[in-house]
Amino acid sequence: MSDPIDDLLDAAESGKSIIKNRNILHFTYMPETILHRKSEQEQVTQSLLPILKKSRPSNLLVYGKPGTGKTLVVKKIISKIQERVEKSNFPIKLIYSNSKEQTTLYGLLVNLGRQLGLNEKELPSNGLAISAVFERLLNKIDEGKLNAIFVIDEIDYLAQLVAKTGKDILYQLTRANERLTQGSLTLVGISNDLTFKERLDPRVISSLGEEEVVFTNYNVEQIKKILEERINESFVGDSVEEPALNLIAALAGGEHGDARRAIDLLRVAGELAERQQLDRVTTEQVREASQKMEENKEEKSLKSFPLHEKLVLIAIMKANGSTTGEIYSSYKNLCKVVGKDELTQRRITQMLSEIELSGIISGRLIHQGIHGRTKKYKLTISSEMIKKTFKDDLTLQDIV
DNA sequence: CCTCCACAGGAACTGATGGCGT
DNA sequence: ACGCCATCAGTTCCTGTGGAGG
Repeated sequence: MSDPIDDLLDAAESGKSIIKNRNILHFTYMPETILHRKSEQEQVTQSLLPILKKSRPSNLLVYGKPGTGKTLVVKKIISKIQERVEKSNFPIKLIYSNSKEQTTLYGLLVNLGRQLGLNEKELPSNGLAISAVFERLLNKIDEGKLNAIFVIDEIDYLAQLVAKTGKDILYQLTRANERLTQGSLTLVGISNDLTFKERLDPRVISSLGEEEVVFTNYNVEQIKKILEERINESFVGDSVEEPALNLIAALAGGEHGDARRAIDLLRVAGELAERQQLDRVTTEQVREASQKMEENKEEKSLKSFPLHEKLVLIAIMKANGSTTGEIYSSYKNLCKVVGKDELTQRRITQMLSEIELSGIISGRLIHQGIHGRTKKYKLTISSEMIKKTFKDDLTLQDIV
């Protein structure tokens, strides 16, 4: 009797492969020839040029929609410059952080600090005052005579956090050099939102926006070109059909030219074709890939919800297209069944808006005259998906 | 034309957690 | 030991509102 796992492994090993080089099918892989960002690259390089002359460059702001390669270009150029100045006495340190991945201002600062080489002991991950954390960062830079370049991705999120807490960390970051005697700090902000600058403190704008580079969107033609180059490099000749290529470009490039999504789609479609032992990728696999990626995303976010949000989701599922009030009483019942204390309606309204943000449900405000104002929610995913995902959750399996 | 429903959603607060400086 | 700062999940209290039905 053969082991099914072994069978799979055998098949994968002996089966024909239409993908030559998988690395090229990742967005993060950007070979010289494949990058279509000549003028943007030049602009970024020029802004950072002073480093080669051992002086601090101006702060830089980079704009562009998702999947335009902003982050990649910035990182690539900085590390190139880093190589050049390695041996000189002006070593630079690249610090990258994505504000979106950090929920709090504190978290972001700690993240930056960790990359500067501050350990848990020198910089605990909670308990400190913001100003104390900031102080430690600057000290580290000064003591180490570091020339740090902070690359802050999705800096609009940081701006939001700053606005919420009333701290002017952005201002302090842009002016940090006035407090540094031996090191220096350069700020490179990356933002998806071209209008975000208008919401900033004018003092921050003047120092942060010293230089600006805008990454334009890719159009469908350019996306196709990028895909073609990747296909040439990574697939066995002629294994992606023309219509399939067009479909990928249309699916991913349609709205605002997201090259990342296009390349992901190409990779997943290629892998699917290979798994099905096909020698060509057709539109069929592209559609499948697109659907699979969608489902993966849904399942992942469903699993990551805390218990009460899951209960709320089940409540919505039980009565699809219902008002907040109905959802709430349905939720209260579920709480009784699983033996958990119920939360207030206010909290549930808030959860509903949070879930709505994640795209799992959609809500519509309706006014029913004398019957008041409410919001009707419905699932944007299939209820099977929810049942499937929650089935292995011990507390929930009885009620789904 | 006014009333009044059934919530939306803002603001301020609480209590727990964890670590600082004094 | 004690007050202070930041964060998180949740609560309390609140003001606001489009339009059916009188």
